[in-house]
Amino acid sequence: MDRKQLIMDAAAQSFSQFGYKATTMDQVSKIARVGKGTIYLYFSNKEELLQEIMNNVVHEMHVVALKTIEENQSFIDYFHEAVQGMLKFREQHELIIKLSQELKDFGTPVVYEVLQSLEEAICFFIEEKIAHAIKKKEIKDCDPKITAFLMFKMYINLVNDWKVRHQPLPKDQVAALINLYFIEGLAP
Amino acid sequence: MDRKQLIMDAAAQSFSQFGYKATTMDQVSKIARVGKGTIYLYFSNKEELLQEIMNNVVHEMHVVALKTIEENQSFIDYFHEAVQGMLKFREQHELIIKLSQELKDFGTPVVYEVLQSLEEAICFFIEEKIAHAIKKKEIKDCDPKITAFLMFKMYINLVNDWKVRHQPLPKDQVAALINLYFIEGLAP
DNA sequence: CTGATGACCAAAAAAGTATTTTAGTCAGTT
DNA sequence: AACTGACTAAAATACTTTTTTGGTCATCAG
Repeated sequence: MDRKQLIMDAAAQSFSQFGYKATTMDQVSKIARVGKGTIYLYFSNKEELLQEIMNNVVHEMHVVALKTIEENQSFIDYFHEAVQGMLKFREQHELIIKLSQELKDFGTPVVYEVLQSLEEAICFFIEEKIAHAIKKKEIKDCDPKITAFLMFKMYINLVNDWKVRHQPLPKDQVAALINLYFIEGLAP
Repeated sequence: MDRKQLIMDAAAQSFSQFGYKATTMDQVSKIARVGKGTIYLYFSNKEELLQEIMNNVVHEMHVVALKTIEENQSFIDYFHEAVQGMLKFREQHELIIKLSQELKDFGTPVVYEVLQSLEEAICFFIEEKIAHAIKKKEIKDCDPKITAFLMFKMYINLVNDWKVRHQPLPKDQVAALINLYFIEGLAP
């Protein structure tokens, strides 16, 4: 049995349920049925434990996104599907929801860093796809980094920020809106 | 001398310099050279004092934006100029910067409410202009409320959020980007 | 009489202190 | 050699005391 993975699973479960700062190393060791010292054989500290879990999350997202690519030739179709996939993934991942909540409530610096680098990883992935789409002339020439950043942010705006003051938007409408504003543009 | 305005000016100065919660009513009365009780002849409490100041801010923004409209016929030109104006205005207004900082640092509920309603006021104004542009067929048919919301958010994303991890974007580039993504679209 | 005031007060915030919890270590066990 | 959990310093939390502050109102100046 891979003890490192065992510990990561236990920690991920506790982080998801209670958040980062409310999870103690004792609790993780209890859940993993492992001595507390054992954790420190694989992770140098609590922060690194969370970071490695998040690396896994990024990796899984990458896999989901890549699978979507294979099924769609054009960038626009792909983009549509990929973000739907990411939204679904995000919903499933209680961990990310919990961490976002904790960042808002307590501003835990470690959580800030970790979510920031998740965002960066997602943006970087989108960036590559955009650069590719530009080369293939599927979309206009534009700065891939800024474009990726704005696409990501627009999703967050529609999915998270809009519902602060309005009815949440259904997923397919979100995708339709992104397409309208980003791809087609408002020029008549 | 208008005592109400005197108090509002004093309060605005202190809020800008120290933020909402670090400003005491004693301090406001000192700056306004007025007895503390006098403040309560015009404002029922500290929160209302801030709210009325913010109402002024919204009103001034409105004036700036309306002046821009007169000078530009088409929505697209207008939009360009109007947001440039708003960015400039926002920069000048130390108050808004300070309040945003305070919201991030302490999450003061009053400040949250006040900034939220500033955002709403701006969005509502943009919404009217968009509805008008749609009627005139200057832009495609779209939901004016969502469109206004996204335009506003995109500006915030470009001006505030981008610089968290990258070089700040110059104002004219921000305007050019909004135009590229929002009006023209990425479709080739 | 009226608009203005600042001493006053309850309530909240801050500072200070005691107590508990916890991240990380390491001597000892298996 | 891999693992453990009692141990500790440091941090978080709970509790107490002190200070500050939003808001009131009896009094005052004009």
